[in-house]
Amino acid sequence: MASETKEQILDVAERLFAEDGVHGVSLRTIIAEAEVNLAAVHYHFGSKDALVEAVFERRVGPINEARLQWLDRIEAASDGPPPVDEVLRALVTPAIQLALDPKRGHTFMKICGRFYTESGDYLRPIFDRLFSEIIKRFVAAFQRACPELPPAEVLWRVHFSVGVMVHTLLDSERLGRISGGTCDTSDAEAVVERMVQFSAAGMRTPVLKLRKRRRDFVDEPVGVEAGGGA
Amino acid sequence: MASETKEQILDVAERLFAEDGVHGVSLRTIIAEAEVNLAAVHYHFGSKDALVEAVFERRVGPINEARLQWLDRIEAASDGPPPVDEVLRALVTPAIQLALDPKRGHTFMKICGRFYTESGDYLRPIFDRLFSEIIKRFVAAFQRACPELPPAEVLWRVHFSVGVMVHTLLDSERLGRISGGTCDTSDAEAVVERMVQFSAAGMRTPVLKLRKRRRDFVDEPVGVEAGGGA
DNA sequence: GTCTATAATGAGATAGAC
DNA sequence: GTCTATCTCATTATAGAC
Repeated sequence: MASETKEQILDVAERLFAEDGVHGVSLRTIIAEAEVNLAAVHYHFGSKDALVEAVFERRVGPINEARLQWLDRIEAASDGPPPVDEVLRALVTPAIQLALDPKRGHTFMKICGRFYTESGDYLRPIFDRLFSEIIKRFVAAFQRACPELPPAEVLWRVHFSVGVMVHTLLDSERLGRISGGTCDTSDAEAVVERMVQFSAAGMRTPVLKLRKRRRDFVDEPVGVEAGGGA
Repeated sequence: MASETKEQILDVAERLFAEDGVHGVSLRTIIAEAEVNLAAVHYHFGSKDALVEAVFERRVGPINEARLQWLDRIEAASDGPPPVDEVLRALVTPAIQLALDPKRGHTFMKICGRFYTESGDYLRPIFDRLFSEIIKRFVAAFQRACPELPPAEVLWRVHFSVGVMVHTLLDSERLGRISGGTCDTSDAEAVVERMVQFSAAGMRTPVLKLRKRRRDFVDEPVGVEAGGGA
């Protein structure tokens, strides 16, 4: 089904998109590294947009399927509401899991993060198609896992947890750099556990009343003129 | 110091970069909306890259200054190590604060998030210049605020907290959409408090031993072939 | 400082031979 | 399915008049 060159294009495109973003990579850069012809891209995919979609869908499709299966397993295994850390694992692990494969390295991590952060523009319809089911299912699961929280609060915290995940997918190599190597970003399972413990603690924390409006908050808003110019 | 057209260019460029990313916006789109001449961009900034840098620096400079001042205040106010939630507020609030200004709306939020997530490529040197001081100071503050944690663990959790912040900056409007309006993303102070409470709980949670390697983790890695094709 | 005009390049897409 | 050659268009950047 999948021709040699088609896979080659997908592999190279994925890697380059991960590095520089979708807009930052031209088809010509891709074909040069993939050592295929420019026309082959249009033959196999039709357009650059369709290639982008194919690149994302190749990864996100299986990952989201695995997430749903994992969630099914959790919900089948427990009578009452599932533990929040288990729901988090179902969400996070399939995405991190691929990184265990040393051949693929961190590439797919970054492409997932890119996909998420760049989906504001023309990628949004694709995103909605690929993720609407996931969002619905997991939001419901988190609502059940956190019955003591108001629904809107759960949404906020899921949002934060997704932020933890996306940022880790997208930008862990910066952490490796900053830490001078003391943070091991290559052990995906350990990464998952750290993320899950962090986010689970956030999900479980009781809702605190907002403090009265702080003086220092509105005191002196940051202005354009405050800093050094260009 | 700042001419009319120069400011106009910066304002429009910021808004468009926030929407579609740096690579997704051309100078022509900018000058069309800003109603200025193309040559004006090169006259005032020299190149598109320099414009990008100017756009980011105009916001990030003052924000990072405010962060450092806030951190100074906290550290001066407490004898021992500063409370971790206070350090988080110092990090998060100046970035969210600008969004209180109804005129600027959420634009600057997104530009900050864009800057962070897109800094993998040619923006990295700019990023390093603007953020190295911030990173150093805040990492040290968090280390002091969490003396019971190993230094590497603190770095991981700071990384996660930054993920919460960046994702909230970049993508809160998606939350508004998904929640059907029940999550109010316009009250910046409330947003900050939610973020701080979530991240502070994550920062404070004790380090758990990693569980023995889970069967379901390595059982069946997600493959390329598992999902539907393009 | 601002503008017109244009240079120089690179982009995505396509036609048509093989 | 693959390739060469080319089209068409948009891009950044610059030269030079005002």
